[in-house]
Amino acid sequence: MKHTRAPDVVVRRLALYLRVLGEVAADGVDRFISSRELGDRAGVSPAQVRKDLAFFGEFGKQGVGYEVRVLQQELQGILNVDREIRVGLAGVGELGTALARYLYRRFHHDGAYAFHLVASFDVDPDKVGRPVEGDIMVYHMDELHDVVRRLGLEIFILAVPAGAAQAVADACVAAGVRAILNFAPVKLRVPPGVRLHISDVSLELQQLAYYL
Amino acid sequence: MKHTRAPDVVVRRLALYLRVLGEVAADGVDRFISSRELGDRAGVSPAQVRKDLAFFGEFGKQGVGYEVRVLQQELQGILNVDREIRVGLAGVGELGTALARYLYRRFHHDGAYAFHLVASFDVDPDKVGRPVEGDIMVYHMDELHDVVRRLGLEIFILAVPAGAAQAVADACVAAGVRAILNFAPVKLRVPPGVRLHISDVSLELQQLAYYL
DNA sequence: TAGATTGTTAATCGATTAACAATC
DNA sequence: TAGATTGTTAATCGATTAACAATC
Repeated sequence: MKHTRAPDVVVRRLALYLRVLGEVAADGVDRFISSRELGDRAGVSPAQVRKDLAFFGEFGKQGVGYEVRVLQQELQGILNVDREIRVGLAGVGELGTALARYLYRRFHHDGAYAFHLVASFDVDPDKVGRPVEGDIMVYHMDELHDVVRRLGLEIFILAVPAGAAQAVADACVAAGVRAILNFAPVKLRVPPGVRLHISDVSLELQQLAYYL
Repeated sequence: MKHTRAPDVVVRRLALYLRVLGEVAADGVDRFISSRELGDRAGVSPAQVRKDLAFFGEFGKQGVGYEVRVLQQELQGILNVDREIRVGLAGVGELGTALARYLYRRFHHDGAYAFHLVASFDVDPDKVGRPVEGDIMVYHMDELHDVVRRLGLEIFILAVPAGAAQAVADACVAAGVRAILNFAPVKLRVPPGVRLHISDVSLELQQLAYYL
């Protein structure tokens, strides 16, 4: 399907393009979009758009552009988001709860597609056994391995305290999780083959401070 | 002070180095760290570490490495985080509240240095006028311009609904804010000179899905 | 001194931009 | 057809890695 693995920057922009296409498609009317317009809306050059897409195939018509719906579906296929992806959440603190509610509201009505948060985990006995939101049950962290296997969780979101993050990540990896989004302010180590993204407010603020 | 503006990737890694140095310094004992150890801990090559630092000056001793405390202070100076930086938060929903509490707990006891969340903003009359956490008051969004000026807010965190984000960003920019961290799932437009970072869970999940 | 590690230059690698023939 | 825009190649730009003299 993919010949070579695409560079990370390309994958990031693909997700951006997909968002733009969603906005354009929401305007109604099937229509075409040029690499110029797509680029303008996504904040990249037209050449960059064409180059990125060319990495995966030919999706446009010369002189016309790209059919919005078609390109949308192609990109969804490439990014693997044309199916249900089951997501787990570790850490049902304030941030974890906020994330759970956000994800639930954003994706749960999208039917069989995209991201479904289906389980969350914590060590607090007061939280375990009751739903964090909707039908998203909170399991004890000890059950992580079993639940990952039983429910087929593929991506994990980590919203646990910094001190616990590495242990939880290790447990996820041991259970077969291959992608982790880490909100804890620590550098985690994962084996090759496991994809780790970070979302770290303090790190972002420090970077921003440089430009003041 | 800075000759040329450093590339974004370098700035990102600088923040990473700073975190590592903090961890090492917390171990106690003043000591030296080599580009190899710093690199290992930060997940980059030793050559990269030296190249990044060389961008700003000479901070090491041949045959020995870098004095942890010294390098820490140098990097804090370079990143501008050796002073109080006043942060505003727009949007006191679930995510906003979680972020406010996190920032308050993480930084408020750090005295005069680093990031201080000093004001938050919302349009909900039930939220306006009462603190979101500690002494962080919630102001009405209409007061944003005045409060930014009065309290000297430099960085803004946006945790408002997608539909409101661009208007709030515009208001921040008009008030003189020069750095924004956006949590809303929309592409924002800001004028040159204003630095915009995004933290977007859906976008991250879509990228992660590619690697499944 | 001997060993280690920096700062820096040169070589490599990869990503972005420019340009244009192909073609809808 | 004439105009527009793609897909792709070549040129440019920038970032990473390798290597090593300088030196603590």
